Amino acid sequence: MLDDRDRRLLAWLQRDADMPLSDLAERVHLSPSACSRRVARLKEEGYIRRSVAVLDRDKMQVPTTVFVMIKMAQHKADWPDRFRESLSDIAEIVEAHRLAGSLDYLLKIVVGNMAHYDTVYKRIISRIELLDVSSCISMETLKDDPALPTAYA
Amino acid sequence: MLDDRDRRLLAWLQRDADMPLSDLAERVHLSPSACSRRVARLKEEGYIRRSVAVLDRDKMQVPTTVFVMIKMAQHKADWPDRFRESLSDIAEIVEAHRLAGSLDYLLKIVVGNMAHYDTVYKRIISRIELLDVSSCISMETLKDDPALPTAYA
DNA sequence: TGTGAAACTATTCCGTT
DNA sequence: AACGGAATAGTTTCACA
Repeated sequence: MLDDRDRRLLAWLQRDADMPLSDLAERVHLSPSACSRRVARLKEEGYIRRSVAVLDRDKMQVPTTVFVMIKMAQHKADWPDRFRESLSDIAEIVEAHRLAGSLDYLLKIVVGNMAHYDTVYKRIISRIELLDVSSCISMETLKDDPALPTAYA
Repeated sequence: MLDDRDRRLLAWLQRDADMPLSDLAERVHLSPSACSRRVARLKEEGYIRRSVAVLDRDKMQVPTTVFVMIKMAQHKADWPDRFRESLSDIAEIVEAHRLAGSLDYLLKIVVGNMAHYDTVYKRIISRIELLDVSSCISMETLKDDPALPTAYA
């Protein structure tokens, strides 16, 4: 399905999607026209979903990451829906995962400071009955690269 | 520093950085040239760091997310360096955070399946002495949007 | 800032391997 | 089936109002 060139293209595009096609072509030893066709095909076939701008966390004044682990109190049957709703309403929640094992959720939240986090926290707990919430504050981000492994990076 | 238009521009570019400037300009009620100048300024001033292609996790055959919580056994003084080294060596580790409180780390790992995860796990523990490692497998990703809150989305 | 022209970049076509 | 080169189409940037 994907050959070496495709993988190398994808690896580059994950690092820099703004690169001129001529540069990209050079890096994979292809002509610009052939390169254009391949990228179009990778989009068409769904390997490339979209391109997004990566903003600076400090500049945007949301330098702080908090991970929240949640245990649900499943009293009412409608909580999964209300939970999903909260996720889309609250912009500070950038990731939400349902974990294996017990009915646990892990959220990744992006905020400006702890006061900001507190407002988000209150918004979450006001909407759903939670059994247990523990917050883990990130003191230092050692790595944060959205690039997926391509095996030919 | 940032006005409403800048924020709206950034919100759009976080969703779709491929959009032609003419479209982007329309959405914020600006001419293409003025829009071009603003985007250039936002890059220059460091608000926009780069643009990246977002790939499909299933198509790329890395559908599984695992979170790993680590407690260090700090016997040797060089472990922080070796730990950092491992992070850059192992492409499957997409995020690594040092958490507040005890000396704990949280990793986000992206793999094809559990056998793949096991190889990554072994690579990590072979390099550094860890006191405790607990893995949380994501069963379902409810939300995963790299967009930061801009307050004017 | 907006308009329009110029420069640049990307895509499509076509002949070739 | 996929490539490279040339022609075309589209996008961005610049000069100027």
